[in-house]
Amino acid sequence: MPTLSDVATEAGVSPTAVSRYLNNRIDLPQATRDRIDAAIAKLDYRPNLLARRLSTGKSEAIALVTPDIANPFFAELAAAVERQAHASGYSVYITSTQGHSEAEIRAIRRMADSHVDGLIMMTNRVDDGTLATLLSGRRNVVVLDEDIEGVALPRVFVDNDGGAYRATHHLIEKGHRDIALIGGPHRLMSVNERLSGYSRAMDEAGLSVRPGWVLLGDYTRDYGAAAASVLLDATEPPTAILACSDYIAIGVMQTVRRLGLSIPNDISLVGFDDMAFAALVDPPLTTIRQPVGAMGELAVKHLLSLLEGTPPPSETRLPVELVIRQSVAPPIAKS
Amino acid sequence: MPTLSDVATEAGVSPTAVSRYLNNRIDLPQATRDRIDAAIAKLDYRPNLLARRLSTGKSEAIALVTPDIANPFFAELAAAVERQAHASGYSVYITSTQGHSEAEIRAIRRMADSHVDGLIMMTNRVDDGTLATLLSGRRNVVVLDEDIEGVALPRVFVDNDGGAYRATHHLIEKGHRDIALIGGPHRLMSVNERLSGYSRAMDEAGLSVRPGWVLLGDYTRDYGAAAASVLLDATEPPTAILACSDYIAIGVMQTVRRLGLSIPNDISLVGFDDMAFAALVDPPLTTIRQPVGAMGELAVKHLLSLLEGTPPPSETRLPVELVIRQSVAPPIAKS
DNA sequence: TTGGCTATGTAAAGCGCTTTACTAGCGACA
DNA sequence: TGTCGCTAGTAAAGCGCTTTACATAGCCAA
Repeated sequence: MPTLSDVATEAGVSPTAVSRYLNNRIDLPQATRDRIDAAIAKLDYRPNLLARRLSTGKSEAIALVTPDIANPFFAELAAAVERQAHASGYSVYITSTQGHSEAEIRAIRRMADSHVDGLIMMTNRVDDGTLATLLSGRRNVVVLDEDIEGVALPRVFVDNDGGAYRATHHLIEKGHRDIALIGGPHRLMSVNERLSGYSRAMDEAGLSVRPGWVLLGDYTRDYGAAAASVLLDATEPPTAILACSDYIAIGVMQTVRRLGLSIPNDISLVGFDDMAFAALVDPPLTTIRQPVGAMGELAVKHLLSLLEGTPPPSETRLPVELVIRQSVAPPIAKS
Repeated sequence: MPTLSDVATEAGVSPTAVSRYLNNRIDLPQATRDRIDAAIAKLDYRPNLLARRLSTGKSEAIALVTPDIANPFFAELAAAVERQAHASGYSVYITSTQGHSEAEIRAIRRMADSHVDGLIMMTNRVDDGTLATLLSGRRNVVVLDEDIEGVALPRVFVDNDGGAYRATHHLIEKGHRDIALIGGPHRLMSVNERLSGYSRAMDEAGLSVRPGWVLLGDYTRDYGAAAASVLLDATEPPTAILACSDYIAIGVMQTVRRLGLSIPNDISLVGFDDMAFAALVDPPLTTIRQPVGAMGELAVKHLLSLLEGTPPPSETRLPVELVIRQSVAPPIAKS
């Protein structure tokens, strides 16, 4: 690999001149510029980014920490982040932690080790304080999608409360009064907020939230299936379920099918996320759409302005949208 | 950030000693070791990887170039690669190219610029020779999933031919004789091979492949929908369709529904890939499962042995599997 | 003729680490 | 007593780049 010095020798100037020329830090006469350009072309020189980074301390790259890249929601988010970052001339390194705390820590460490200029952090766990202490005080991190409590970093979230409110309201409008909620992990911000939106809608309609009808566990298909079993095996099952993620909704569908029931005739179902498959399942799922593209874009924009020293808003809430498909119908009249 | 020298000063030894100690290149008496360890702990020292890389030329990291991280197939592959690489102590940097040639080139350049030790390369395009020349001669690249022609690198593929053969055979067994194929881009390796498996199965059964029943375009839902329209609007439509990807199959389903027909009653359908949603659609899709986990693992293993100087097999074919669900039934008897 | 200014560069240090020599001191052995 | 070999290190160069501070030549004005 040719180095800067090789180019300098070839062009008959000093390495300094070449370096400064390449970084637009010097005005050279046309003749010299031509000689340098020719030398670069001849040797097929490309600067060693490692060396440049070591020297400047900047990397023109950001890291994206995601809990599970195989999850379409995070995968789409990652794609959006890449798009936006590239548009701004930054590279993105994606890391997938599988929700393991040590993997998250390792990723943060790597960033701190000046690999990258900044970090977009996503997690799907309730932090026990480890992440918070590791991240506190950093001026180059943006938190996306799910909160890390107790840390003063710019955050980009969606309107979880409003989404759940709208979903619940939609069910109520259709005539449902017996509405259950299946959510993700207890104490996770998105879960709390979706639960509160649900409760608010119920309250406003004068409906009571039955304790046994709020099931909190995991944002997974398996948990959705299990929770639906509990709900539907009861003597007085709900007529509608608000699933706090499309994964959960899929699990619910499985159970409903297993019990020989049908959606939306026997039970109505609303999801959350609008993952790509939501439109493809049977029946197509009515769900709350998260603006994945905008989330990714905004996270990058905020991170970059953070890096430039202009603090972005400390918290941004993106609106969600109710996408009506075919998993909701009026309840069967009670016998 | 504390440096190696800081640690050395603190411990009362030379930087050399600390460096060699940290890299197990020296035997020190317990007392010295303790002093160094204490200094490291006290200063919360962590080595600057950038500097180490610059110095050693090694990075303990590999890159994964994927066409589209938002595609569940590639996302799962990426997850598998990460898992295996981490198990071997390597970091993974994922880049998503969106099928753009320049993005692929940029990614390769970045790797070549000694960012990472090696590269797992995936593409979804037919290379025009650019990638081939860029990659030729490299001893640290493995090609995964789809071929890049004219370049002598270790390759990890699945048995595309066998998969299509088995899918077609399954349809024939069920009584179908009028079987169409909808495939991805013309000239792409996987497409060629799947087409050949299909043709072979048809031949062996004494069935003819009608030219108008082989539609090659894109591995997308839109193309699947469009191709299905062409097929089903004809006066003599096929009774079964082999879709060369699950995305295509989804498109076919859309069209079938739009025409007021039903799967598998009016038309049978087999997909390819077994993406996560294949089991969730209506009806659950019979498809060919690709061993995504094994593909990712093997690619990493081969890359690492390449890096160690032991050349892996030049080409590995992984077996695929027919997953029978509910999108295939015997054809309706012709009137 | 001198002084100063501009144009056109260059020398050298430094980023934080690794690695290849090399050495001081000590005990043992012939 | 000399020297061999071992222990416990160290000095210094180098990875490829950036950057600060300085240098030289030419030219013009006073």
